[in-house]
Amino acid sequence: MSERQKSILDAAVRVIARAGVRGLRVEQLAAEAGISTALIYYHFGDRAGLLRRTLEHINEDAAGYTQQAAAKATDARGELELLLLLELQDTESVRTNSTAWGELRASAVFNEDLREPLAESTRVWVDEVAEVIRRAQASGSASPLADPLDAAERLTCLVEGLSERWLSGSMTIARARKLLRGAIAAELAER
Amino acid sequence: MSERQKSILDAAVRVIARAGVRGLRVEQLAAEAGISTALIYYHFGDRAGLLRRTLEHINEDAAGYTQQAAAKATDARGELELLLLLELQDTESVRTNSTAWGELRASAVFNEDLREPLAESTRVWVDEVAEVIRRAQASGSASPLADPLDAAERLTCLVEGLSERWLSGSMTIARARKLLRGAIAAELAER
DNA sequence: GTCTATAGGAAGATAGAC
DNA sequence: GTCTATCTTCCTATAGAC
Repeated sequence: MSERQKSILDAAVRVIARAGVRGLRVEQLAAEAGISTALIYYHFGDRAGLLRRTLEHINEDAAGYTQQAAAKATDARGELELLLLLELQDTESVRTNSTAWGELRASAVFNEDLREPLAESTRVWVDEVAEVIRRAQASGSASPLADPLDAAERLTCLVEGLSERWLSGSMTIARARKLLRGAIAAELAER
Repeated sequence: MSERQKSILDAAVRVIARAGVRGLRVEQLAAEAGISTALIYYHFGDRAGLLRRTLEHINEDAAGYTQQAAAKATDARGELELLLLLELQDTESVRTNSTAWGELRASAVFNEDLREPLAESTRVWVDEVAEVIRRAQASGSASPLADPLDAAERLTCLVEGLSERWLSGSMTIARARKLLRGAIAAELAER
């Protein structure tokens, strides 16, 4: 992939975060990237092709940033909190990525093409979280009775739900973070 | 509201469930409702007004159907399960409503106009669930230590997250239901 | 209240020069 | 590879008759 293509995809993520997949206009993207619309068609064929490639691009970004969380944590349980709370921060980059991710998921409901790559990225994320939960169990900071995969799937789903409520203005970011911390405690507690 | 308006709004929910908010074409809606596009503008002013009214319409439907759940349950805890699992069923009407609800939430991220009514409907739903949790606590079928509002907000968020994964093809409905049952148990358990 | 017909404009996509 | 210019299609919205 050329540098030009990368810069177009970066611009596409910004435009999607600002206006949604629904609001992405090829002309607007061209302006954001500082090029002509014709060049976008030259590189990506049509609007659908552009979207597909943009979504792959978002996934690659996301994979990069979960690894940063792992590096900062001191124990497995702390790593779990960091990993999940990472998605609920009011910074430009998190907002941009979460918005784009939410748009991707919402679009997949109506667009067959997006479903498989989305399911795959979801699976990767869930597995990562499950693995951290297993480590927390092994180190004694989490109940060994919980099923790691079930817990991981519930927690990541909850993160998506909280994120959507936050981005759609139904909940503050502080409240979303508080609720998520509570859920992590509940999932890992003895019962 | 006239019968005609109701029938247009019903048709709008169906079209949104099939094609999304972005995919809703006034002409397509007119065909679905068996009328002309002009009549839609006559009744709702413009496309945005139509969307706003459709959102309200979906909320009214949803309110109606939570009351059915209340009627069937034998105790507060059972009522909670019915109330939440109601949203995760593979029937046409649930699918239609959930899809439309997800679309409206996703659209609200970019559309100021939809935010306030959406937040209000969310609040109503969360309060209802919180109230059922309080009753479950009072009857001894749920731990009195859990904060009902926190639990209600987490559970309803989880329902939205699970529903989106299901509708976007990242999870089966059976798995979504299983995970939700587990979450209810976790939220209500002593810890 | 409801229709037919259409204005008017936005957005996707392409032709052809450089 | 990249641009300018433009074609075409599609869609919202309205005018005006009934």
